[in-house]
Amino acid sequence: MPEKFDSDTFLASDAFAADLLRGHTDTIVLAVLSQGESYGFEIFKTIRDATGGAYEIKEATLYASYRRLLKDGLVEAFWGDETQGGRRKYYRITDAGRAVYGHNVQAWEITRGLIDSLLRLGKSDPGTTRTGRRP
Amino acid sequence: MPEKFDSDTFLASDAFAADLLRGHTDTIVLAVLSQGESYGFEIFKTIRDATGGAYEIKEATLYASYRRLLKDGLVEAFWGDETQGGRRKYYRITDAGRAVYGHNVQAWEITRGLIDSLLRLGKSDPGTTRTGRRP
DNA sequence: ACTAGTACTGTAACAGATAAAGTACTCGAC
DNA sequence: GTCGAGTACTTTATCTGTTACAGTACTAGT
Repeated sequence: MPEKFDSDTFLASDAFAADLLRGHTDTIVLAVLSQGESYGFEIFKTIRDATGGAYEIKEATLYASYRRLLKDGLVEAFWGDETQGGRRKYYRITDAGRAVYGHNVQAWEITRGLIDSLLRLGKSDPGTTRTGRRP
Repeated sequence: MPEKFDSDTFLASDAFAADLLRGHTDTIVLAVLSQGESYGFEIFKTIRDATGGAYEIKEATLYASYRRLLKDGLVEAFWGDETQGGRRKYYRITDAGRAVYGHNVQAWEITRGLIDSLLRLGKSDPGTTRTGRRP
């Protein structure tokens, strides 16, 4: 959420989703990797392109995510055999990773419904749902 | 996301949504207040009850949110005129608050679509979408 | 030579969530 | 009469994910 609200910048904004995706990064990476192995920068581009460029998860955020996923054993890493030029670090999802991915997708669906219903609180007719108005 | 994944605790878990709602707290509070004025603890109960008790935004989280909303002028506060017993601090949404609320609901809908499409990356047939598989 | 893109990584700082603790009043049960 | 549970508000310390920023190093096009 921006420091100062400015309605003009809303549709043009390319950073609106920043904090709202928080907590989903690891699951998004697992989603990409459940399609097949990939390397750091390619995952970055896959995510960027999947949203039509509308939203970029920052590189630093992703590399932090890779570190977490490795630590938790949800992915494994190995260096590509490129001898010349840019070395590439590949990631492969593990069985544990697939289990967590499935789990997190379910959690997301529940969360999505939760937020939907909570935000709908403000869209219903006032006066019908809540009790205990001011004395 | 739990430190160690344990599939047994998933459906029984009452804390799964914790970090996944991050960033939406202010908007949820604005949703409640756009229904009419309310006080701190009542907002807490409204949110808890709206999810059937499935998820509680913690009191400390909400009071932090009230402070932010006040600072940004999105709500205004006043003390109830209860002379005896528990004093109640009431909150009322401002015009700026309504504008931000509408804005944030739109942002949520975009974010929801974004996460849906990103998580769907892992649900499509492997081999069709991505290119650049390992050399 | 220079610019842009590819590719990986570390560090410092920020912000939101929350556990924990505290204050203070009310009401029903024992 | 006091004890626990519930109502009601608040602060402090800590944790975690995100990101700005900086740095290294190679390639390709102009």
